[in-house]
Amino acid sequence: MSRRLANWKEGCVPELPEVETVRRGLHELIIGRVIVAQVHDTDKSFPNAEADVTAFLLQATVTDVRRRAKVLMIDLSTDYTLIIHLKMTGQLVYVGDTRFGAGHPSVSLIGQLPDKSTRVTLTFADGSHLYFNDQRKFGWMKLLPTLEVPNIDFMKKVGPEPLEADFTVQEFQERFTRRPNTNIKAALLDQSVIAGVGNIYADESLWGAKIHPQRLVKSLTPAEFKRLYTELREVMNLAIDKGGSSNHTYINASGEKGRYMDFARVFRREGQACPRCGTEIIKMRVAGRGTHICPHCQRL
DNA sequence: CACTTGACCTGTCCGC
DNA sequence: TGCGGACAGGTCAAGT
Repeated sequence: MSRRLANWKEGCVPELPEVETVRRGLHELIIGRVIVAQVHDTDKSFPNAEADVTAFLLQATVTDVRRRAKVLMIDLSTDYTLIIHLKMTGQLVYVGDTRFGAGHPSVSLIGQLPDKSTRVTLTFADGSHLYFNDQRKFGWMKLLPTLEVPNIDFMKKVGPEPLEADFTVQEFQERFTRRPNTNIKAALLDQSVIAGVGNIYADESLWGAKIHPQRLVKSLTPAEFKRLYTELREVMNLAIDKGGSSNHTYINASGEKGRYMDFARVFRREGQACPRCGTEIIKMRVAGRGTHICPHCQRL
C-alpha cells in the first residue's frame, strides 16, 4: 500500500480541519517508525536543527501525533516533540514503498519527491520518508522537549479548541469580549480568541450565521453568537468529515481528495448565487483578507 | 493598551 | 509573447 499525505497547492491553505486530516493520516502511518536520517534546506525551515538536535531525533521512535490549533506535534520516544506549522503552503507527505501504481491519482498530483519545495526530509528505518514541503517557506519544524511544548509563546496564548465536546456557547461568547472593538471576522481569525479558524471557515460560518464580517464584536447579540458558534462547529465538523478543503490537488493518506469545497457556500464563489436567497455573492476585503459574503443575508 | 497594517515568500493570473 | 504587479492568507513584529 502506498502512502502519501496532504498535498496543498496554490489556494489550499490548511486550517483546523485540514491539519486534523493530516494528523489522522500521520497517526495511522508513522507511529512506531524509527527516524534514522534528517535533511533540511535552511535553518528557517528547521530553526533549531543544530548539531545537538540530532542526538534527540535520530533513532527516536514516533509515539504519537497530536494537534493543537493549526500546529502538529509528533511525539518521540526520546521525550522530544517535533512541532510543525504548515502556514500557507506547507505539506506533510508520507511516501512508503514503491508499490504505488502509476495510475494512482497522487502520482500525478505530487510527482517525484523530494522536489524543489521540499524543506525537510525524515527517513525512517524501513526506508520510507516523511517530506515537509513548503512552496512559500512560511512553515517551520522545530524540535523541543515534550514537556516544554506547552510553554512556547503560541501555546500559551492560543484559545480553546472549538470542536471539543465541553466547549460551550457561553465560553465561545465570553472569549470575544477580549476584542470588543474589532470586526467579527478579525476576531474569528485571532488565534488567541478561538483556535484553528482561518479564512475559509470564517467566511463559511459567518454566512451560515447571517452575520456581516465587518460587524463590530460588541454589536453582536447573544442570539448571533449562538448561531455563529453552531455554524462554526458544524462547518468544521463537515470539513473534517469531507477530508478538508481543496480545489483539485489535495489528497489524503488514502489518495482521496478533500471534498469540502464542493460544499462551500460562499468561499471563492463570488459571482454565483447565494444558496439561500439567490443573491449574487460578492468578494470584498475585511481584516486584510479576501472575504466572501451574500450582501442580502449578511448586512451591517 | 487596543487595534491595524506590513513583512515574510513564491507561483499564478491578469492586463498591457 | 513577455513583463510588472496584484493576489493568495497564517502569524508575528512594527506602527498608529
